[in-house]
Amino acid sequence: MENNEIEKKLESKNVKPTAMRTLVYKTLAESGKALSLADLEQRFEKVERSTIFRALKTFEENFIVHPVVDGSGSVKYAVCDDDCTCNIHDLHVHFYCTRCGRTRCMKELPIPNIKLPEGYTYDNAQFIINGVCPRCD
Amino acid sequence: MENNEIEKKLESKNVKPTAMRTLVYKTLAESGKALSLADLEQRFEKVERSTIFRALKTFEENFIVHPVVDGSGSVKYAVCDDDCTCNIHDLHVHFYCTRCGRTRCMKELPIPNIKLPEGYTYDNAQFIINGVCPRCD
DNA sequence: TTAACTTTGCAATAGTGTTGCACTAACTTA
DNA sequence: TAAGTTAGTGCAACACTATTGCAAAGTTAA
Ligand SMILES: [Mn+2]
Ligand SMILES: [Mn+2]
Ligand SMILES: [Zn+2]
Ligand SMILES: [Zn+2]
Repeated sequence: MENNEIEKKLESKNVKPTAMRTLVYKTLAESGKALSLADLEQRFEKVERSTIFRALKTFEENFIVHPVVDGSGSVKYAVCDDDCTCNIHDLHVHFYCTRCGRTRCMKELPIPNIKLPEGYTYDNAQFIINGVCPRCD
Repeated sequence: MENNEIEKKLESKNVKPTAMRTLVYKTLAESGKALSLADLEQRFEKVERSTIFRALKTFEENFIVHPVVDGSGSVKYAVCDDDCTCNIHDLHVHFYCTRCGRTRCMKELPIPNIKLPEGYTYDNAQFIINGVCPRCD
């Protein structure tokens, strides 16, 4: 993914595309999976953890990435689709491979509709499937 | 729940019912919701964190409790049904209230069946719904 | 060029989860 | 029962994740 493409993308979400942010976004997008703060940190030794952390938070607030809580012990982040607003209709299943630890967006699998008991309302959900991915099989 | 009931229960799962374990189990069962290590720790000042931790691990290994990763930052634990073996058929949805932080088993809502793409196999899942509970509404 | 604002780096801190080790309680068996 | 063995507990230390205050550096606008 081209840098100026990324810059346009970030700007379209009202986030100023600094060098660090562009780098973080690019890494996430190209990895094709969800990455944790630690994952990102070790992909570029140079950059400060807190800088990456704040980039991720900014992205999250602006629907540029979404967090995935896969039970691995650290929250991971994956890039959102262009039109995502991280509401209940944009949510999808995530797959966590217990062998390799990779976490993947299953965008083809939207989170099924759930009818909750009276009195409950919801606006978000996480559906994580744990198993073995084709790579590790 | 009576202590000797709990003791029988633990024994039936091949766990020796020590005083600490009985206390931890009782607390979980009576709370009616999922509790974290920290939650338990503060309910009885006296008992060591590591003791509770190890009780929970023992319970988990023996299908006495199941972990719930609700995104709150700490793993919570809830008591299993008698016949639970924590396999895919015993799994159910959990509800996390973003107001009060309570996490509840929705045993009436089994995790829906998901058809994964070719090559993926799974044996576990977590389905967490985030919203507002009747109490907080 | 100065002033105002934003981003980054660094260091410190809180919180969760986990383990080694020594002590004690419980159980086993001669 | 007494000695030997195993299991459980408490304490302290530690690893790792997440988060923040603050000062330095960079950016923008007047
Ligand atoms: Mn995703
Ligand atoms: Mn449950
Ligand atoms: Zn894998
Ligand atoms: Zn609530």
